Amino acid sequence: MAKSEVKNKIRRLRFENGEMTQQQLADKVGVTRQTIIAIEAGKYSPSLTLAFKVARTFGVKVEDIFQYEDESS
Amino acid sequence: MAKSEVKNKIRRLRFENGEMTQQQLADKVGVTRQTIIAIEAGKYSPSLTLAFKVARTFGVKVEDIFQYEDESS
DNA sequence: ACATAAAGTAAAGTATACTTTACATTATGT
DNA sequence: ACATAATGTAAAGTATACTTTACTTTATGT
Repeated sequence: MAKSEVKNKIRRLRFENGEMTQQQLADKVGVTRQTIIAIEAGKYSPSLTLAFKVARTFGVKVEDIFQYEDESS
Repeated sequence: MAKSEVKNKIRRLRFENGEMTQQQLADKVGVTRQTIIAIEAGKYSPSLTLAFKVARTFGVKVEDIFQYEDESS
């Protein structure tokens, strides 16, 4: 299980969906603001559960937010 | 971040895709057999990275394998 | 019945996601 | 210029995903 190979569009979606703030998104998905910051910045990739919650919040599919970037193969 | 709210269809897909064994799947996605067993059994949900790798292996989308079951809302 | 492959259980250790606290920087409005 | 909201950084702690090892049980074939 290698490092963070997952990119995301959270920042973009936050603004396309009514100027949602990091804190508001954090509250909606049940994590802290720090977690949102870290994931937005790509410091680590979220758990699948959190990925689902974020996707649901924006009304899109997981693949529409998170892109898996292959490095090995 | 609550307990495991994510169900999966790995077992079914393993057999629909040429009788793949747990060990073979583990090798393909780069984890141990124990991890496959635990996830198949729903003991915990995978990381997003692993979810992507499993989906890619079976040629389907993340949502086709893993279903998020809401409990709170 | 026997051998072997596949699947399961368990427990201790490591890696990483996530929290908590605290402070610094960058916007935005008046 | 000032106040305040929003974002960022950092570091130590907790929770959970994942590994490693070892042993047990269930399937499959001959």
